[in-house]
Amino acid sequence: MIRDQNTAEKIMDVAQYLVQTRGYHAFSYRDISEQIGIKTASIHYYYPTKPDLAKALLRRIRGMFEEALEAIDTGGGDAKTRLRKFTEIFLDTYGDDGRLCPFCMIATTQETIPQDVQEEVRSFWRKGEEWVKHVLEEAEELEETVPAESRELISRVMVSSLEGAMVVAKAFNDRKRLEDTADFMLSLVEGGEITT
Amino acid sequence: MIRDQNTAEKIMDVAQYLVQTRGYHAFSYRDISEQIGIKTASIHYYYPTKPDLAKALLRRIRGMFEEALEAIDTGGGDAKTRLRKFTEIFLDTYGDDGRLCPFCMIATTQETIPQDVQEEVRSFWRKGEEWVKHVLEEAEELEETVPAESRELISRVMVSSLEGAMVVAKAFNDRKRLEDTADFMLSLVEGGEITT
DNA sequence: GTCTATAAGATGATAGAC
DNA sequence: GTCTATCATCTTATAGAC
Repeated sequence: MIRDQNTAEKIMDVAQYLVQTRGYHAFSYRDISEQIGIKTASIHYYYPTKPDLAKALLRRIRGMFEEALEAIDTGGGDAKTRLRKFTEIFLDTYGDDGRLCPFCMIATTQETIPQDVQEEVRSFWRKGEEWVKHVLEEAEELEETVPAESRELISRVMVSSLEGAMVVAKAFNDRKRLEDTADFMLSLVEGGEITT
Repeated sequence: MIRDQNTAEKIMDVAQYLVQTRGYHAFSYRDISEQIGIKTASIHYYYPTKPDLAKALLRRIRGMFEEALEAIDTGGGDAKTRLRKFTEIFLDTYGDDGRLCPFCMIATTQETIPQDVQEEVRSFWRKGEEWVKHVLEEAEELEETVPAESRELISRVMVSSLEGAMVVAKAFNDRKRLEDTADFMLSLVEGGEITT
């Protein structure tokens, strides 16, 4: 993890943390400037407007997300293992200090931000859902437990339930709630029987 | 639905809509004042501070929520029917215009608001989870499909997955995503087999 | 109860010097 | 690239008249 190479990335790191813990409208350029020791004008040099900053932020995270998914694919393993690694991305995001999903944070306030930023959110979730669906499709061992008609729905529920679980876990300051939800969703695919 | 009787309620109605569609930090006393034709000072007369307004808002909704649960209990019906009505509370909240859950909205930005407001959020979710768990416990017909050890977990997943589904549905402007998630969660209890 | 007036501070953003 | 200086606006909130 090499970080803080340049100012632009420092800004994004701090902004990302603030988005995840406070939300888009609950942090300011001033908050960022104080934390990294520069003036707000300097932040505007890199990110002229706040939506610019948000968009760059989401793009970066989405890129890291897609890299993580590729790494899972490259790493091999059965569907069970790969899906577990998928849920671990959300657990890692949550971390020890209850960082929520940046896309979820932006989505809750989407009516207040430009279209292109909203599109970043949809792209993220589309990618996650598609990836899960493909894993379900490719896994021969799941043919009986997860019927073809249910795969898209399951992939959607898996993603959105993780998002919801993060928010609730945060409210209760209880990471285990997120872990339990992840385990439950995995159990549906692994051992359970989907009849819908 | 008799509404807008007094100013205090008018304020809460507008504030609730704004919280649900924009988020706590993305609306101001000014927004409210413009929509109902009074000055911001008048709002402060009823709700001295913004957290006061948020707390009153959440208390009211939580009260309505608990009344809705009681109405379901009074109405009778089997577990399947009652749980379906439970999910319909979330669907009704979402409505036609993508209103998110006020508690979810506050939870995402909880680090920026006072403890007593945060507690309102937890109380809401605790109540919902407890209610679902009791329905699962009381339903003899579910004894085999939902083992006792899974009931608490299922009730938690049911609530948090609905919360997450609302956010994602909003991002895609697709109410059906929420409906599908509700159906899926119900199918787990109704016909599926929980093995966790 | 609702208003006017006002305060003190924060906000995103820009111009221009260095 | 980073700074100082400044802007116009918005924000929550209060005091006091009506």
